Amino acid sequence: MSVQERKQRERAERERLIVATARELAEQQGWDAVTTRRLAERIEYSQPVLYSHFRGKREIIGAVALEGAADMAAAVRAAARTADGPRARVTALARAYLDFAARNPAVYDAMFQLDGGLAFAQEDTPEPLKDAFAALLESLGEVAGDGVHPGLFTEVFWAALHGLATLTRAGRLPPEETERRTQLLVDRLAVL
Amino acid sequence: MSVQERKQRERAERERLIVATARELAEQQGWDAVTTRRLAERIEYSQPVLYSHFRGKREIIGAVALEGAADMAAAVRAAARTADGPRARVTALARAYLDFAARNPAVYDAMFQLDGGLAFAQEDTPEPLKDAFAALLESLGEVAGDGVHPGLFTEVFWAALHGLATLTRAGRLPPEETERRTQLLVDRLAVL
DNA sequence: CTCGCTTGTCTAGCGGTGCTAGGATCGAGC
DNA sequence: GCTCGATCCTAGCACCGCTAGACAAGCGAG
Repeated sequence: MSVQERKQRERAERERLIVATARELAEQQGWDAVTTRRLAERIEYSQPVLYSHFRGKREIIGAVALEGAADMAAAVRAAARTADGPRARVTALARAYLDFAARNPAVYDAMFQLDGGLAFAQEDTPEPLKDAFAALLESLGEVAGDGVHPGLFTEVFWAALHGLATLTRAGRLPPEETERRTQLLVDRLAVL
Repeated sequence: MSVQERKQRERAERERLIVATARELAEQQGWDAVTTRRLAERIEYSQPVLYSHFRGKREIIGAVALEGAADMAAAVRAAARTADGPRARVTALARAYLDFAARNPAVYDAMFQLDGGLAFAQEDTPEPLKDAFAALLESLGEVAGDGVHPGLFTEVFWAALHGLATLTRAGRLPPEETERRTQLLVDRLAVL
């Protein structure tokens, strides 16, 4: 059995390599540059090898998105942990979210902009996505206000953050004012 | 001169045909289906004709986006006009915005999701885009609240709407609750 | 230790993409 | 009626995602 185990380990290792390389390449040169040929060359295997791990390019994007969701959940929780009180927590969360999107644009695209073939807000939603939402809910739920469903409030707050993140990164909103916009959002939406 | 004028007219007419066909095709089958070959076939010309009007596919997307921006500005203004009082106006505006995004997904993508090579929030931003933002500002500026810059407030409100629109359409948010989310957003963000 | 077979990988290629060079055609102006 | 320039199309380039089929490596059985 040891031989098979080793092979399985190597296979899993190579799969991680593919995802990490795709993420790196996308972050360096944008997702347009992530072609199956270039990706195969970087991992020093031929193209068809990719298809023995993933059904297609879409699934590779999906894998990067899941990895990114886990990272984002961790970043948001870490930020919330360092803050005292609901208001500071929400502010820290918002900053962490926007910061993550700004620093990892390709990963953020994989999560929300591109088609990674992932299901959302459904039963078969992958665990990392549900957990990322849960990370938001933990801090945002406590400022939803009376009579407002915490989940619904989190959705709205999240949507606002998502809008700010994408519009800023697309050059639709000048980035200098990000902090003021964040403050306004927290001041108005959160019930403190 | 009459001959040249006729030719110019026909050329302009054909350009409109290209943009309208691209929009129609995108709305029917998604932007992935809008290839230069299919587009050329639909307008009953050969591919290179497209390139005598536009620098490339990106510019065609940009043209659809500009057309969409004008439509959206009109839709938003029309909705705001029918409502009495600031609060009703803002609610109507929000509904009209989300409705436009839901009813014209391909156009909305051209405006905000895809790369149409358009500049935003800059001097050389095309007029229709500036005007669409102005249409939002007209109704939203009056509920910004004291001491809050109307432009900044509009940016935040717009970002929230954009987030709701994209996340909903991408299946990230269940569409049944759209109205409740809209209400929450208006209640909290607008100062009435 | 050798042989056969499974497993894994690669080469080569398909149909499609955006885009363009260069030749054919057509019609305006003399 | 002829010339010549504007206009358009045919053909093709390099690249894309994806896959069939040839080939080699390494395992287990005899």
